[in-house]
Amino acid sequence: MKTDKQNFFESVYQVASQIPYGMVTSYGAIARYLGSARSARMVGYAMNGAVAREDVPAHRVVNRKGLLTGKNHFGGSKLMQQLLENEGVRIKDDQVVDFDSHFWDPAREL
DNA sequence: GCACTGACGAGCG
DNA sequence: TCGCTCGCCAGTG
Repeated sequence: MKTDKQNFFESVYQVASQIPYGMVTSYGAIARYLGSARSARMVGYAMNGAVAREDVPAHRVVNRKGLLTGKNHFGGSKLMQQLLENEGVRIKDDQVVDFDSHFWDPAREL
Protein backbone atom coordinates (compact mmCIF):
# COMPACT_ATOMS: atom_id res chain seq x y z
CA MET A 1 0.00 0.00 0.00
CA LYS A 2 1.28 3.39 -1.02
CA THR A 3 4.38 1.64 -2.20
CA ASP A 4 5.58 1.81 -5.76
CA LYS A 5 5.76 -1.95 -5.72
CA GLN A 6 2.01 -2.03 -5.43
CA ASN A 7 1.87 -0.08 -8.66
CA PHE A 8 3.59 -2.98 -10.35
CA PHE A 9 0.77 -5.31 -9.40
CA GLU A 10 -1.82 -2.74 -10.42
CA SER A 11 -0.10 -2.39 -13.77
CA VAL A 12 -0.30 -6.13 -14.29
CA TYR A 13 -4.00 -6.04 -13.51
CA GLN A 14 -4.60 -3.20 -15.93
CA VAL A 15 -2.75 -4.89 -18.77
CA ALA A 16 -4.47 -8.20 -18.14
CA SER A 17 -7.85 -6.47 -18.04
CA GLN A 18 -7.13 -5.09 -21.51
CA ILE A 19 -6.76 -8.51 -23.06
CA PRO A 20 -9.39 -8.78 -25.84
CA TYR A 21 -12.05 -11.45 -25.85
CA GLY A 22 -10.82 -14.75 -27.21
CA MET A 23 -7.20 -13.67 -26.93
CA VAL A 24 -4.45 -14.78 -24.58
CA THR A 25 -1.04 -13.50 -23.54
CA SER A 26 1.97 -14.69 -21.63
CA TYR A 27 3.45 -13.62 -18.30
CA GLY A 28 6.68 -12.66 -19.96
CA ALA A 29 4.87 -10.45 -22.48
CA ILE A 30 3.23 -8.49 -19.67
CA ALA A 31 6.44 -8.36 -17.70
CA ARG A 32 8.28 -7.04 -20.72
CA TYR A 33 5.61 -4.43 -21.29
CA LEU A 34 6.05 -3.27 -17.72
CA GLY A 35 9.78 -2.98 -18.28
CA SER A 36 10.78 -6.07 -16.32
CA ALA A 37 11.06 -8.80 -18.92
CA ARG A 38 12.85 -11.03 -16.46
CA SER A 39 10.20 -10.56 -13.82
CA ALA A 40 7.70 -12.88 -15.46
CA ARG A 41 7.51 -14.76 -12.18
CA MET A 42 6.24 -11.64 -10.48
CA VAL A 43 3.51 -11.32 -13.10
CA GLY A 44 2.35 -14.83 -12.36
CA TYR A 45 2.48 -14.04 -8.70
CA ALA A 46 0.42 -10.92 -9.27
CA MET A 47 -2.16 -12.98 -11.14
CA ASN A 48 -2.57 -14.90 -7.93
CA GLY A 49 -4.49 -11.94 -6.59
CA ALA A 50 -6.00 -11.19 -9.98
CA VAL A 51 -8.12 -14.32 -9.83
CA ALA A 52 -10.10 -12.67 -7.04
CA ARG A 53 -10.73 -9.73 -9.35
CA GLU A 54 -13.45 -10.18 -11.97
CA ASP A 55 -11.98 -7.23 -13.82
CA VAL A 56 -8.85 -9.22 -14.46
CA PRO A 57 -9.29 -12.25 -16.77
CA ALA A 58 -6.37 -14.19 -15.36
CA HIS A 59 -7.51 -17.20 -17.35
CA ARG A 60 -6.35 -15.39 -20.51
CA VAL A 61 -2.82 -15.29 -19.17
CA VAL A 62 -0.69 -18.36 -19.70
CA ASN A 63 3.00 -19.07 -19.88
CA ARG A 64 4.98 -18.58 -23.08
CA LYS A 65 4.33 -22.19 -24.07
CA GLY A 66 0.58 -21.61 -23.99
CA LEU A 67 0.32 -24.02 -21.10
CA LEU A 68 -2.35 -23.35 -18.50
CA THR A 69 0.09 -23.40 -15.63
CA GLY A 70 -2.25 -21.37 -13.46
CA LYS A 71 -5.29 -23.59 -13.86
CA ASN A 72 -4.34 -25.22 -10.62
CA HIS A 73 -5.10 -21.92 -8.90
CA PHE A 74 -8.56 -21.62 -10.39
CA GLY A 75 -10.24 -23.51 -7.61
CA GLY A 76 -8.39 -26.65 -8.53
CA SER A 77 -10.82 -27.31 -11.38
CA LYS A 78 -10.71 -27.01 -15.14
CA LEU A 79 -12.51 -23.70 -14.84
CA MET A 80 -9.66 -21.93 -16.59
CA GLN A 81 -9.86 -24.29 -19.55
CA GLN A 82 -13.63 -23.97 -19.76
CA LEU A 83 -13.44 -20.18 -19.66
CA LEU A 84 -10.98 -20.11 -22.54
CA GLU A 85 -12.97 -22.62 -24.56
CA ASN A 86 -16.05 -20.52 -23.91
CA GLU A 87 -14.24 -17.63 -25.58
CA GLY A 88 -13.39 -19.65 -28.65
CA VAL A 89 -9.93 -20.68 -27.51
CA ARG A 90 -9.49 -24.42 -27.89
CA ILE A 91 -7.52 -26.21 -25.21
CA LYS A 92 -5.69 -29.44 -25.82
CA ASP A 93 -4.01 -31.23 -22.96
CA ASP A 94 -4.06 -28.09 -20.79
CA GLN A 95 -2.42 -26.20 -23.62
CA VAL A 96 -3.78 -23.47 -25.92
CA VAL A 97 -4.31 -24.76 -29.45
CA ASP A 98 -2.83 -22.46 -32.09
CA PHE A 99 -1.42 -20.32 -29.31
CA ASP A 100 0.46 -18.16 -31.79
CA SER A 101 -2.80 -17.10 -33.46
CA HIS A 102 -4.45 -16.30 -30.14
CA PHE A 103 -1.37 -14.63 -28.72
CA TRP A 104 -1.89 -10.98 -27.78
CA ASP A 105 1.22 -8.95 -27.12
CA PRO A 106 0.55 -5.86 -24.92
CA ALA A 107 3.85 -4.32 -25.96
CA ARG A 108 2.73 -4.58 -29.58
CA GLU A 109 -0.97 -3.85 -29.26
CA LEU A 110 -0.51 -1.16 -26.66
C1' DG B 1 16.61 -9.85 9.35
C1' DC B 2 17.72 -14.06 6.47
C1' DA B 3 16.35 -17.73 3.45
C1' DC B 4 13.14 -20.27 0.50
C1' DT B 5 9.47 -20.36 -2.68
C1' DG B 6 6.90 -19.21 -6.78
C1' DA B 7 0.90 -19.00 -12.35
C1' DC B 8 8.25 -17.76 -15.96
C1' DG B 9 11.78 -16.89 -19.39
C1' DA B 10 16.05 -17.05 -21.64
C1' DG B 11 20.57 -18.98 -22.12
C1' DC B 12 23.89 -22.79 -22.22
C1' DG B 13 25.53 -27.74 -22.55
C1' DT C 1 16.82 -30.65 -30.56
C1' DC C 2 16.02 -31.62 -25.74
C1' DG C 3 17.11 -30.91 -20.85
C1' DC C 4 19.02 -28.37 -17.06
C1' DT C 5 20.42 -24.13 -14.60
C1' DC C 6 20.47 -19.28 -13.47
C1' DG C 7 18.25 -14.86 -13.01
C1' DC C 8 14.38 -11.48 -11.22
C1' DC C 9 11.41 -9.54 -7.58
C1' DA C 10 8.23 -9.70 -4.02
C1' DG C 11 5.94 -12.23 -0.31
C1' DT C 12 5.89 -15.37 3.45
C1' DG C 13 7.97 -18.36 7.13
